[in-house]
Amino acid sequence: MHTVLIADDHTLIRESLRNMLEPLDDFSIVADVANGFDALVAVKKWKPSVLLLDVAMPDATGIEVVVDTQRWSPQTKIIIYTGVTSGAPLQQLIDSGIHGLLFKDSDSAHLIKALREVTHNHSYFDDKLSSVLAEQEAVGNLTEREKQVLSQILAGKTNRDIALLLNISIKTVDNHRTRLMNKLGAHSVSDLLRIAIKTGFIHPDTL
Amino acid sequence: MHTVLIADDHTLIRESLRNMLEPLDDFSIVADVANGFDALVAVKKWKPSVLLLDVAMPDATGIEVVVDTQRWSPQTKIIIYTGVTSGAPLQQLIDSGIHGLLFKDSDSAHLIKALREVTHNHSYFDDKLSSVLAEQEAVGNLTEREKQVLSQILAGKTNRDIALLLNISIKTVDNHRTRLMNKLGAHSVSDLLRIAIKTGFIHPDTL
DNA sequence: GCCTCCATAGGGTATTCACCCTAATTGAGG
DNA sequence: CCTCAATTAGGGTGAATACCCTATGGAGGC
Repeated sequence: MHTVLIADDHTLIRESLRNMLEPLDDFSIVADVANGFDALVAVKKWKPSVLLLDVAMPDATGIEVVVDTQRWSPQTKIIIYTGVTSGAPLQQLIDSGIHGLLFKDSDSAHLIKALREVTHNHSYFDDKLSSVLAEQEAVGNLTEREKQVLSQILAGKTNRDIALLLNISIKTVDNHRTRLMNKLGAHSVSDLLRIAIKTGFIHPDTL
Repeated sequence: MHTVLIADDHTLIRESLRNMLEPLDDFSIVADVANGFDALVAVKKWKPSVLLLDVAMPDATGIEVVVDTQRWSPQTKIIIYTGVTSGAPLQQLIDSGIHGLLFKDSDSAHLIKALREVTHNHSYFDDKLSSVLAEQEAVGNLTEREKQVLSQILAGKTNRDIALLLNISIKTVDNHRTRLMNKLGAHSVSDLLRIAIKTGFIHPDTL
């Protein structure tokens, strides 16, 4: 029998996670908490087999909870459960040595599979993660100039606009544009925007 | 002396709202709550001059809290405080007769101005609201076919792709494209994406 | 010194897009 | 029956973009 601690600041999600896991014979939920501070208290108290952790929570960030959990309860397997698909913060979490990662749009089957994998000392990472991190890396490989041009393309500027803004020739902008689209594997402005949002290059709210 | 009730599920935001308002001589915070249910209980108990309300909360949606507040405490002025800029839900809130609306990226000066305006029986709506609602209306005026074409453009398809998909000629797609861009006042795919996200036509996470 | 990467700029061509126009068909509503 | 909006399709033009290529100057690494 494995023990599970749920940490998510959304009551609705905590409840649906409970509903998913309670029918299972091999897992038992010891507690659910709504913020990072309570999560750490509960980890120290229960030392659960698995910590199901939302990254975005009040009082303590995901990475802080992960580090302290590893210190106080090293046997606890940590599964990150996130709605954010921005690459930058994800890379940090993965480097910190978590055991699994799920995106919030995955179904209960994937969640249960993740739980069983980590309790058997395997890791479980969402299939989408590799593509997110690949795109994250690709954006990181853009040169400064290419990033500047990308920003302007996303802002709806034409090559001529960008050339005037940066005081370079239209053909130079065209070259930067071609190279950055190759690097990102994009074939349209829509592709660029999708990648830019997924990787956290730009934030949807600032559009 | 006016009384203020704060309702927001994020502890951090509640605290920062408190910090903003406590130095003011003409306002006093009677309570802050973290969900819609507690908000209604507090409204009935305190009958505050102003309700500062986040739309996205557990247990009761913003519109429910607004309607019940108007029933149980009609003298209470309601200021909506939202991070969501999607037009559809906003229109419903405005129609329900709230007194003010702020987006979460506005600063404390605007918040204080909104409080003073509504307590003097004026209304206060964020400047961005009009553009959001205008774009919302524009998207609503698109025909079904135009919406289909818009979706495909946003997905990165070319006119040729869309023509094949919908079994119509490229010129027809071109016509739909031209008309929808006119209706939305867009001049680039980036403009389309920005409007589509702002109006809730597509959700950033599904990109 | 040599080599690589970056930014710069241009040639050339094919495709795509933006924006103007007309026009036939269809279906819903007055 | 007539009208209007929507959908369909096309003509035509100019701009913008995608993708191929070469080439030069400078900065940094070895």
